[in-house]
Amino acid sequence: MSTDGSRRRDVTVADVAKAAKVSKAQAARALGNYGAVSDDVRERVLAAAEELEYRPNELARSMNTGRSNTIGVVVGDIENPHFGLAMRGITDTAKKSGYNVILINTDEERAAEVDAVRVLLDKRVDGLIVAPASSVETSHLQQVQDSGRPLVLLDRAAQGLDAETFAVDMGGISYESTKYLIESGHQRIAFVSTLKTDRPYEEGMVLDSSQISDRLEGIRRAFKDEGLALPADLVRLNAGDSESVKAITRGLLEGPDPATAIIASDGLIALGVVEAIQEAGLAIPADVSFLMYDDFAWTRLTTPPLTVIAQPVYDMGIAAATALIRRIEGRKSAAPTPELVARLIQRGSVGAPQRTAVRASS
Amino acid sequence: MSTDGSRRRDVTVADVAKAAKVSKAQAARALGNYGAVSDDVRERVLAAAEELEYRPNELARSMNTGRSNTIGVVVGDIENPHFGLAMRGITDTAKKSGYNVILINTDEERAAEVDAVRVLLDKRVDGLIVAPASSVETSHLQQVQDSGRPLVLLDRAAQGLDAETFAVDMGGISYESTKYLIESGHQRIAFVSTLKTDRPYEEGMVLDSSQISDRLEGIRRAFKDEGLALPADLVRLNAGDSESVKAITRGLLEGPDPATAIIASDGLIALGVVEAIQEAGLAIPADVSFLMYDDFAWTRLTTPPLTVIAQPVYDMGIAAATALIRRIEGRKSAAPTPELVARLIQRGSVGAPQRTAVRASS
DNA sequence: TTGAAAGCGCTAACAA
DNA sequence: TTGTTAGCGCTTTCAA
Repeated sequence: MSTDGSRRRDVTVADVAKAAKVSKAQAARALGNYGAVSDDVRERVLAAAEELEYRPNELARSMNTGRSNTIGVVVGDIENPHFGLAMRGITDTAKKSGYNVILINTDEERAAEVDAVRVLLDKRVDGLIVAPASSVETSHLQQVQDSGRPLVLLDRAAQGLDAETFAVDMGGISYESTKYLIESGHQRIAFVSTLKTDRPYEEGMVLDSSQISDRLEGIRRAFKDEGLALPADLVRLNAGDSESVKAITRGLLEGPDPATAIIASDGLIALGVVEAIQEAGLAIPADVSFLMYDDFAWTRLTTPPLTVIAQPVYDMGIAAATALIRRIEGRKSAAPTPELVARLIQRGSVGAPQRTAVRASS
Repeated sequence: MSTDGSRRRDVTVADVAKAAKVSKAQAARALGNYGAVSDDVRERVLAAAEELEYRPNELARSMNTGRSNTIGVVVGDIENPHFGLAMRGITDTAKKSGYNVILINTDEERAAEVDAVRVLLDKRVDGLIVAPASSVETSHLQQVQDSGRPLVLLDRAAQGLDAETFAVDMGGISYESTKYLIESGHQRIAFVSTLKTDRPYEEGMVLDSSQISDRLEGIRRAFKDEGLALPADLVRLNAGDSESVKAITRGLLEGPDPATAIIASDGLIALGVVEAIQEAGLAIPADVSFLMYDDFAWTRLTTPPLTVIAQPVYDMGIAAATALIRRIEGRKSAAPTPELVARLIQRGSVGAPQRTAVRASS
């Protein structure tokens, strides 16, 4: 009934207590649903609360319980549907257990991530889920662990941290899919990723991302099985916006010994690569084969539909949130962590190369 | 240096004050950067804080400042790249002004939205951005206004609320694009949307979503300009998952007087519609024309590339967050709100219908 | 510029 | 089952 526009002082337990003619403590107990309260008191308090439109101040509550019922999530790019889906898994799970989610986007910048983690800790979140921008520089994550607050990793691993990590086995699926490409007759297989490095890729280079390291390792193993070496000249990192991806793709397709197959490291890369291929007037898979990570719905719409590596991203989100909440609440692992396996889905974008690949001399 | 794994008691201003040999108040002032503090004291306090690895408790801070530096965002589906992009705009803007974002997903359920809003209010967020699931039932949003906390609407309007709304003029762009379809020779134009209703669409029906109402109104106007009526039998609401969209699409394409053009209300719908068209062995635009809302990158990859209605979603996010923060900080409108206009991008999915549309008799 | 002390709105001993 | 009384960690009077 009190629709007086102005920002009136919030009504507190004290107000409710007075209205219900009970002590503050009793009112708080009835309102907070704890302790012992007689039916009579409970009723009066609840009625008064309703009447006064009382709303608990969760900040105050958190202050003395030490629990905020909030978890922090730090990802590189929420605009990327990959994380969008994972986020959905996280929020769905969190909501079920009564948790809220504070989301921070880092743009894959480590500095932003360090900041994000600090802010969330200061806000006293009950736990953190982070998709680390770097798998190597992890001191800020170490600090989270030191603070005693539960931490769980999503999508990527981090060195020297014994945090639970929810990601698929990239090495395995990468090996499998490269094998498939090789068996289809390819040897000039390119790999394009956004991973930022200070210099072009070369054999044996230490990478900042466990994901990419593992994938390259898988590719390398597949080649090795055939007695071949990974074509390092076709590994292209530092792909940024759409234009740079397209430029890289054009570069891959030109020259005396072009790539006959391209693996796109994520959906954004894929968009640029496919567009560049189309713009170059080349056909998939007749002129060049294509394989990408993440099974987005649109990959079935192109002509031909694209062969993809499906990752259970939504499930990863669920698993990460479930594990985190379990740790927060101090429960033991109930169900064993579900397997998070990636699958190669063969559609139409991989075929035999037109001309047999020439063994590169260098 | 204190890397003792266990969750040690947090260090507080009191601890820092003691270490720096000053009063709690002075320590707090130095740490919180307010009030008057001598250089000497500031130095000692900061040094002590560093030494003890002091971190402020933002909850406590928020408690007595009444500001949490947090804004709440309520959307229907974060998995949808439409909202993913808007979210990006919001978080980017929030971060610049020192705000964090609590995200709640409602799955487009009003009950969940009511809940979400309440939770955020209880958590004492400084302001709210919501994309209302319903443009009609808005009492919970009215309550936000009553509470005095700033509220801004995203993507959709809400009746009887004088909250600033950041959305494109759907009526205009819908009119324009329908006009384009009609001029291309279409009269059997279908419209497919997820909007949930309790019965099939019929002329004059009151819809829960301002977006959809406005779009249908635009379509209706375009038809009226030609002295024609909107083909109400081709307006299909309640499209849910991919399968239901495909079933609806098949229905649209069958029968004696099938649709010759289909407008997909969002990206998810579009995926199902296009897939169903392809599965039916029909060609776009030879057999059926296609138009969709949102210019996702993948729409350029299909054959033919799809004609779309581009919405400045990222900018909408920025504008909403900017306006909200302005209101929170009580500043006057600095720059006038930028225009948020949608554009029709003609690509290859609209053409002339094969056979002239027969005027439907019923 | 400083410090003592009083809150913010709640929960949590402790007695009664 | 109730009420009283301390806090939680910070900000904010108010005097000094």
